[in-house]
Order: sequence, then structure tokens, then C-alpha cells
Amino acid sequence: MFTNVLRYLEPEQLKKIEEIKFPVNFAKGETIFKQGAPLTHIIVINKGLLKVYLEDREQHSIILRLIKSGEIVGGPGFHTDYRHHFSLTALEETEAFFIDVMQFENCLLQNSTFAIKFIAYLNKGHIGLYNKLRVFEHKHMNGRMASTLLYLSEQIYEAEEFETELSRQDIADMSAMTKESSIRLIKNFKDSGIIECNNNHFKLLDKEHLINIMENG
Amino acid sequence: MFTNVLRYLEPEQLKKIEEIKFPVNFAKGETIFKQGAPLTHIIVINKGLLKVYLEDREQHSIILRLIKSGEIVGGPGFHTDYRHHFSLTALEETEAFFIDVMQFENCLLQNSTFAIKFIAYLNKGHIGLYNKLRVFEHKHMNGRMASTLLYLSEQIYEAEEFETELSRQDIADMSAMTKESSIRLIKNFKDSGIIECNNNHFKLLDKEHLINIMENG
DNA sequence: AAATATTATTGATATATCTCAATATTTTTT
DNA sequence: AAAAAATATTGAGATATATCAATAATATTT
Repeated sequence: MFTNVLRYLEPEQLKKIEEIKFPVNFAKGETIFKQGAPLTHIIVINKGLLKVYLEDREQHSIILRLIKSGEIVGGPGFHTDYRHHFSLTALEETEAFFIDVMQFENCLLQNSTFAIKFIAYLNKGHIGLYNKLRVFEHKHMNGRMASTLLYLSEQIYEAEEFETELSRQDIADMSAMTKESSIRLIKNFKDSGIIECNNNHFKLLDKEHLINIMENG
Repeated sequence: MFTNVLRYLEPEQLKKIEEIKFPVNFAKGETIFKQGAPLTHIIVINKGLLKVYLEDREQHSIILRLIKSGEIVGGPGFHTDYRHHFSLTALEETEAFFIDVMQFENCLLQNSTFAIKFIAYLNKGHIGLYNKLRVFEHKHMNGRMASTLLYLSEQIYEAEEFETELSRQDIADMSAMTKESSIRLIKNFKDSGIIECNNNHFKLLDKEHLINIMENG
């Protein structure tokens, strides 16, 4: 059973989708699709963790969010230019189901209640982007880093202590700064006793403080 | 007749919408709705120019885009929390039609082809936000200012010479910088012969150069 | 027409953050 | 196990941009 927006499909539609979907596996570091490539399939993540990122000029990318198992990935190319507008890369071993985008469109056409649910899903994504914009416009790096750490803890790993596959560069790309700055800020937070951190093991010690930094720092 | 996504409605639906819509006028500077307020109506701009902006902490706002006559404004609160996630303020004398959001929802439910068109419209907005994020992540102010001037010329005023109601603060809020910086950059562009500018009158003299600055500067 | 408020402009200074470069550590390949 | 590659760390220095403050110009109110 799907835990994403597909759960609102009618049983026959769901059956059809189950029939046509096919699995593809990705190793850590492999790319599911690249920004600019044609959008031919909707993707449902069955297992794994991935990063959604915008590729700016060479050397620079912006990580918009991470995707966990259960989530669905479409993209704004749907019914516009049918291209991908971001790239999607596995951070861990990942299993994904591919669903033909035309079959997905049929579901929307045949079931306007589902279409409304899909619109709601798109709107949630839109709200997420507004928040990302707001965070990125924070003048201070501290606030952006605090926001990233809280995001990882609350939204992704759902624990105050976690082990991540993200590199320092990834954390920097999530926080709109250079990798050197991300390293220095993590060190500062550590020295201030707000977090513990050894390599890829993080523990948030003072969430109140982090929230305060995110909002005011 | 509507020039926005509403033109895809069936004739009877269109008639219904025409019946229930009602006009409201706004003077320059007046706010149509505020971020956080309940979303009760979809709005169609009949005449005028408006700014869509995120209110960050006090003193700081981010202008996402401008809205011209003919355009429709919904917002991602639809079918999520039914709140406005941005504020909308008139830059010029504006006439807007208000359409009850529940009637709009009925249109989507009764007409899945329309729902698909609406999804396409939402996706175009999503692509626009990605571009905004990319521009804001430009490290150099020059590139952000060039991008704003090109946006005003190409997307809004559709001319290389234009008179704007935007203040220097507005231009700064569109370009992710302080008003002092926006003033200094406009002066620099003027001194370099890339633009002409007297108060609110702008003329782009060297678009090639501006595009180059936007992409590489 | 004068007074007030708002917006625009300019300059000096402070500082946050990037860049570059060197070294250390970890991971991958041979 | 050694070599190579990739990633992480630290420091010094450069610089883009914000902040603050003072003045000028424009718009609004009285």
C-alpha cells in the first residue's frame, strides 16, 4: 500500500498502477534523474534516502530537500515542458518504483477527487519552497545551519541523535554556504555545547537553543 | 473573458463563476490580503499591478513576483491550511474580482480537464520559484539586480523603456539586497552605460550586457 | 506656502563569509 | 598493505555587502 498521495486512488486505479509500476535499484551516489532530462515517469521511493537539488552553474548546487521511503516524486515538468527541473541522487541504497506519467495523468483525469488531493500535495511542496526561500534569505549562516540540523533531526531522521550519509558539502548545499563554513559552524555549535558531532554522527543537545538561533540568529 | 487558467472552464461553469464573482478596487499601496490571513477567495486581477511578497521577520520582505492584469492569484493555502502564505499589495490602482474558493473547488471537482490545467498552472509557478531560488543564491548582487531589471523589462512592462511605481526598497526586495545597495548598483549600471535611469524611469541600453551579468556576474 | 513625513542618496566603517592554500583524515583502489 | 583519491579541517587574507549616519530630494499634509 502507498503511504503517499496515491492512497487516494480508487481500488481499480490502484490495481492498474500496481500492475504497471516497476522497481529500479540505486546504489549510494547514483542519480535517478538529472535536471533537464525528460520527465517520463513518476517515482515512488520504497526504500532509501535521496537528495533533491538544483544544479546551478558548475560547482554549485542547492539541495531543496531530502526524500524518504514512501514519498512520491513528480516534478513541475508535469504538464508544462515534461522535463525534470531538479536532479535526484541516492544518499543511501535506494529502491524506487517507476510509474508511467501518462498512466498517472489518466488517474487524474478519471478521478477529480484524486486530482484535488494531488493539488493539495503540490501546494504543500509550494509552502515548503517558501520556507526554504525564507531560510536562505537569513542573513546569518548560524540560522541557516540551525535550520538544517533541525530539519534533519525532525523531518528526516526523526530522532535527536542520528548518523547521516550527507557529506559536509551536502550540509553546506542545504544551508546555502561553502563546505568550509559548514565545517566551522558545526565546530562552533559543538564547542558551544549545542550539539555533539563526530564525523557523521550528530546529536542535538540543546534544541531550544537551536530553534532560537534559527529564528533570531 | 478570462485570459488565465479559468478560460479552460466549461461554458456553464464559466457562467456560474461570472455570476458569483464580485469586484473590489484598491488604491496604490493598499493590501489585498496579508500573509497568515484566511484564504476565502481566489482573485483575478482585472486592472493594475501588484507585488507578491513573503514577510520575513519585521523590516524584511522578499518580493516573489509581480502580478499584472489578467492573472489569477490563488495560493498554496488551497486545500492545505486555507491560509495565505504571502501578502499581496497594489503598486498601482487595481481592480480585482473575488471568486469564492468553494465555487472554484467545485469547478475542479466537476471538470478534471480543468483540474489538469490548474495543475499545469501550479507547476509553472513552481518552476518560477526554482528560478527565484537560483537567482537569490547568486553570490553577486550585480547578477541579482540584472535579473530584476530584465524581469521588469521582459515579463512586466514588456518594453526596454519603462516607468515604474516600484520604490528602491521594492527593487531591493526583489533582488535580495538592502535599498542602499540597490541604489548603488543602479547608479553603477547607469555610469557603465548599461541602463538609463531618472527616478522611476528606466531604459535598458545594453541588454546583452545585462544578460551576461545575470548569468556570469 | 510652510511644515512634516517619506523616500532616495552618499560616504565611512564594520563584519560576515568566501577564497585560496596547506595539511589531515578517511575511503577506495590497486 | 600500500598507493591513490576523495573528503574534511584549519588558518590567513581578501572582499562583497550590510550597517549606520548624515544629507538631499520628493511627496504629503496642514
